[in-house]
Amino acid sequence: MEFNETKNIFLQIRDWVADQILQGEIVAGEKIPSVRELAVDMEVNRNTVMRSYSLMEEEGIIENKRGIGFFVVADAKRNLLKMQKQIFLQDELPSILHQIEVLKLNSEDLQILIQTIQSNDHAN
Amino acid sequence: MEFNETKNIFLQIRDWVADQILQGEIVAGEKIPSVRELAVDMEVNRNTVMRSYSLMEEEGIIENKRGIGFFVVADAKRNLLKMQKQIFLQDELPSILHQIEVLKLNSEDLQILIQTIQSNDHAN
DNA sequence: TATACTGTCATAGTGTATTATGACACTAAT
DNA sequence: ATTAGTGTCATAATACACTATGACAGTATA
Repeated sequence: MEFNETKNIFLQIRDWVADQILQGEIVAGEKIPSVRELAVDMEVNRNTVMRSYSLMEEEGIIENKRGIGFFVVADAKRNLLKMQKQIFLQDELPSILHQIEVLKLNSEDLQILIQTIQSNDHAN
Repeated sequence: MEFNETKNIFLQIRDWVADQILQGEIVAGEKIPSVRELAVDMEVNRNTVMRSYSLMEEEGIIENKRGIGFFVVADAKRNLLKMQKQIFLQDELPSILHQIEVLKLNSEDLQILIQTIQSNDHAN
């Protein structure tokens, strides 16, 4: 996997798994890749994946079954949506707004952004 | 100063100075705070500020006068605008779009964002 | 029972951001 | 000439993310 240099790897792995859940590619109750398997896939150390999974376990989106592996919690998707939404609106959005103001980005520059938002208006 | 835990301090200091220039609070030709002074102000080590300034010197937005200090380059603002715009549109926007899609954020959730963009349409 | 999976823990090593200090050369002002 | 302010370089220490391995207990399956 291609990792961003500015963000910790174990956080990016968490984000990747969270994305899989939000996009419905991993369903509630389903088993996620084993620590060792994902480590090989992502060319990363076991301990790093372990750290991501431990974090997600604390967040209550996956749970462990001894000797078997990690599984997606029942309402993981709903909880994730709520968590991520709040993080985005409270922590990330202010910085985005600030940049748009300072760089004087207009509707033309951000055409795609506006389109993306509007396409969510008509999607239930 | 309050630093974000997820981003390197020397990069946040660079961003802060760049912001001052973009907002016109530091003008071309003007002297910026000395390495030692800013270090005390921000409660950070000299070397960390030095690293930020070295980076900005490489980026061509400030220049050094021996024994005196660092000064804002003539067309620093124009260059910064171009640089930051490109970074935002190419590196940050894709991730923002992805989150909006996954979290299904609509015009209501992002009301402030749309207003901010539109207020830039009428500003020359 | 043996084998091959699971997660987990412990230990050690590497790289890098940050801090803490000291020393030096250059410039401006008294 | 002295003093105080600039940047700059070198060194050492700390903290932490990541890697590399080995070992162990629980589980499933042949």
